[in-house]
Amino acid sequence: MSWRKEQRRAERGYHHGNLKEALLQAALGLIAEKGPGGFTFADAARMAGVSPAAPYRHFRDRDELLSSVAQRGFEQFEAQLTAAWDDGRPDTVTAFERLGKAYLAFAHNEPAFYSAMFESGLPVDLSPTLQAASERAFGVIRAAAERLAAMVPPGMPRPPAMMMALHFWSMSHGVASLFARGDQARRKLPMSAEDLLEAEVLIYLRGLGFPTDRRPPGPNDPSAKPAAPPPVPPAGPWGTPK
Amino acid sequence: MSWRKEQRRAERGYHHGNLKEALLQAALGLIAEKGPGGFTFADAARMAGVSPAAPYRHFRDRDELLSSVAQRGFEQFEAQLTAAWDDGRPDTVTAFERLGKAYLAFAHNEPAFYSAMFESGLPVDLSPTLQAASERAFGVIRAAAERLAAMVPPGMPRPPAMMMALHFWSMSHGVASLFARGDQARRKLPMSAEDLLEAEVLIYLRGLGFPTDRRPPGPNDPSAKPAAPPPVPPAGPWGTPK
DNA sequence: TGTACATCAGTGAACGCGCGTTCACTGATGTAC
DNA sequence: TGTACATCAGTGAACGCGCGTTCACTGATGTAC
Repeated sequence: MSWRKEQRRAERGYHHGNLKEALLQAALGLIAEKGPGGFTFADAARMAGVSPAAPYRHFRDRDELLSSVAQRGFEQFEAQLTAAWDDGRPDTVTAFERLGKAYLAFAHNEPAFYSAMFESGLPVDLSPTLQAASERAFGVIRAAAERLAAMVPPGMPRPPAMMMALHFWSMSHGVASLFARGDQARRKLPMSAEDLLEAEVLIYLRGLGFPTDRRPPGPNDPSAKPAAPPPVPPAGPWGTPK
Repeated sequence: MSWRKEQRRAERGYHHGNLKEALLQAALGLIAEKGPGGFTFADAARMAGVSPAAPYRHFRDRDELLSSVAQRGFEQFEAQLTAAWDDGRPDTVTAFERLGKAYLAFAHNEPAFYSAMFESGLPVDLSPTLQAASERAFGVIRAAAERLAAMVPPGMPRPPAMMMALHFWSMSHGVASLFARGDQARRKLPMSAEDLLEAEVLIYLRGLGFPTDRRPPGPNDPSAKPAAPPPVPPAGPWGTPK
């Protein structure tokens, strides 16, 4: 018991050097094990090989640690969404689909981050930096929707990009939370979560007038002449476009 | 302090009479206050005005109580969805929209149930009765999708009803979890969650070939001749219909 | 280059607390005859 | 209708435990001169 601690101490010296980081990692591991409600400050300290009083040098309390985990989660989430979006290459719809897959992949590969971010009960506006991180992640989706909105075939009603972004977010979030999460609470599905979401998004896009039986052609969206004529008159359920 | 307990005891006698029920209610209240991770067995006993050992007569442990709450949640959820669906009256699309609103209303009005059901980390297949309750609730959505699938305009690809049900579920769940929940974790929105979901569902339905600029006419779906011709060729992203 | 000192980051012992769980118990209720 | 008894549902005291938090402390590091 104690010799183990002594040894660890001997290895690293009196000062840990990187305790804040180590505590974040420890918390992440504990959340993965027991859920966001089930990890304790003391536990995190123990996992980092440090006395129970040490964390107080870096975090006011358990909540601040939890919210730091969530914040880092949003940062990584944003990075992965940005990479997946890849500025809309090779074409907007393809990149959009990739964005959805990235959402699911995050929920699957990082269940601890995911639950800290979305299911820990933390109010998003707890801290301004947390909120900002969350908004930057959403910003990636928002920007993608912006591009997509600009491509809505002429003659079709053009819903606000913000609304399209929210629609996409809720679809991805719904599928991820119910069927793609990387923990016990995942529900069984007669198909892959990726396929489910892809079909959902494609039907939705078709509802906006995009031809989606196959992807729009070649590189970078030649402002896509739609293959089929607009199916419905231009007054959408969201009211008249401004 | 103690006189209070004495008094309560005097009122109800030695036997509580309805302790199991009282504990469920207490747990529900505590979950609403502190989240599913934050309620304790002892706390529930205290709120029910009973000694800390009493709950063991009715629940093996904390988890069994939590899962009972979730189960009851699914039962009430099912009842409310069933009522909202109202067997597809006055027409399928209208009833479908009402179903979505009921989903959001439940998340908003019953945040404690909602988080016990979806965010407590309980595996759905923890107990067979829990799983069955969850499946009965989903069954309402499934049946509605079944009806909707039968109405897909001729000439349009007909996705499996199961998939449509899952799509609807994930949309509703996404919007509910992010924007309609009745607790602190709800995100702010530039519009109502109801409107957001309604628009989302309508665009989706249009993607399936439904005319949705206004509702299909008349009582009980006269097998709706669509106003507009099928917008896209009949091969959906879900493969060929069987 | 050396020294004194301030600051930083961690220690470890201690505390009060509430939790989950157990135990022998007891009051109330139901039932057989 | 009364009585004896079994069963049920709750008591309350006790336990060991781990948590969050505090405190005076100390070893390591950085810096002014």
